[in-house]
Amino acid sequence: MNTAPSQETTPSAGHWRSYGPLDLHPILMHAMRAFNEHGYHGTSVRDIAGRVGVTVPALYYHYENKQALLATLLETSIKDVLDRCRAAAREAGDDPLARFCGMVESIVLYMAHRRQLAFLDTEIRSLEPQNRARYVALRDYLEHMLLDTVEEGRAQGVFTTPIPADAVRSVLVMCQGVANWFREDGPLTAEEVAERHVLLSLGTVGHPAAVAGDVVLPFPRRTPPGRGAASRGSSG
Amino acid sequence: MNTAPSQETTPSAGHWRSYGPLDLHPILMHAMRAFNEHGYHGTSVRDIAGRVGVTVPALYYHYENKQALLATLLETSIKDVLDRCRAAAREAGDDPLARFCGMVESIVLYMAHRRQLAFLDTEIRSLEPQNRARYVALRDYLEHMLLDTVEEGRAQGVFTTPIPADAVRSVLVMCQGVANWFREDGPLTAEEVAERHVLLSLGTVGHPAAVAGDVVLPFPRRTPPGRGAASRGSSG
DNA sequence: GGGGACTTACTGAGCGTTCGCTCAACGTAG
DNA sequence: CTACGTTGAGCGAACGCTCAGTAAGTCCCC
Repeated sequence: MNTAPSQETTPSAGHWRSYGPLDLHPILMHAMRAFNEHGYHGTSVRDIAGRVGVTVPALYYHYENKQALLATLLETSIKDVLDRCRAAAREAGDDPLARFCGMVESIVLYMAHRRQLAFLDTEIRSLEPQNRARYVALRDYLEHMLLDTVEEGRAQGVFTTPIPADAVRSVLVMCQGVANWFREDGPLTAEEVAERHVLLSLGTVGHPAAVAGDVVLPFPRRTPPGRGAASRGSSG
Repeated sequence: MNTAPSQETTPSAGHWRSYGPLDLHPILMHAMRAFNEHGYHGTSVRDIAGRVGVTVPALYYHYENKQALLATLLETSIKDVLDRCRAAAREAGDDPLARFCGMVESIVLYMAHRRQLAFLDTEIRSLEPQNRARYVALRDYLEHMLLDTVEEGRAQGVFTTPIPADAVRSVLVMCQGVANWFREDGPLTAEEVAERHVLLSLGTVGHPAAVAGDVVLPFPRRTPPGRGAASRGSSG
């Protein structure tokens, strides 16, 4: 019944760091904004239609119902972050430290660059059971990917946390948290936030160099490490 | 118009670790549960009234409107966690490490023991501006308390993180996250979760002993540190 | 290349239901 | 007799969703 929703251009080999403008079907775009402002139940179908500039039935022509809008948005989002995280892990190769850093960086970059999509994570409660199950399965898969990496690093002695599962959950929670407070016009760029969260995450999983204060990120940086906001530009 | 909402028994000197059964006005109790299940906008006044076992006007006799229910719940919650955190900090004295550990422990204990109240934090968006402003101010105050402690610890060389503000935000996010996944009948007690999060938080702020793997918590523990679930009992 | 068949994208009107909230009236305890 | 706590009935508005209908485009057959 529905036309296929326009998909995020999937990041192929090595492009998990690059973000263009968000390309969503106008209906999804405005639904996302409305859900962000008022939540799923706080948003009326009429409101979304009004934002798009069409009538209510036009929405129902493209999407089965209000629930399908949320489900499509959330699934698009989790699949994108999962693809990017997998790409980052692949690029990092076998070294658990590099892989951990790459995965955390990719997740935080997503949370910052796709804040409005990532923020919808708070609306899983409003998903009908089967939609929620599919979403949660994908999120669990991401968690397992990261946990495998941390446990491998622990076996190699590069991470010292005695509670890797708790550490990974905490790391993911604090990455997801970025979507709650990050602002494009804030003092830090997405890339700076990602770099900082790599450092914080390393501390959480117990990587000695992170605590010694002289960690060297084992992957190329986009910008020099100067922590100020001097390098900010509205064009980038 | 309203009767005073029944307040949580405030934890006076040294009792910030003790939690009795949650004592709330029945209307608030059922509103809390409904908001947890369906969110603020997803919950109808009729649903709350039905759970309480009264009619709709009876609700409006006790509380001005639906918004007042949420605002009261959230304010009760943040004030309780703030009181307990302050008590923990006071009890810990001047040592930044002990104070940090106590504050994190108190916050996590709250998130676990008062999960349903703490979970409502996701509903701040549904607060009217002035209610939200009051809530956010209290939350910011908590963050500043923790940040002051971390910065003092940094000055003394006990915490090594170069980004204390980011570290504190991350710590609070991961503490708050406990309310999202903790279950009373899960594998860990609230006390065990708190202990683990103290350890994780120490890593996040860069406390060397936490990463070396031989941290000693500078405050008395309730239970032996055995990490298994052997000591669990459904009675408490 | 003209014309019927079909598809796409959309509209105005309105269905039945539920929403937050209110009012006048009532029993009961002190 | 009064104040408290509650009730049945119901207000106007908004809710998600659906219907029949239509303009415009695409397709293929002859």
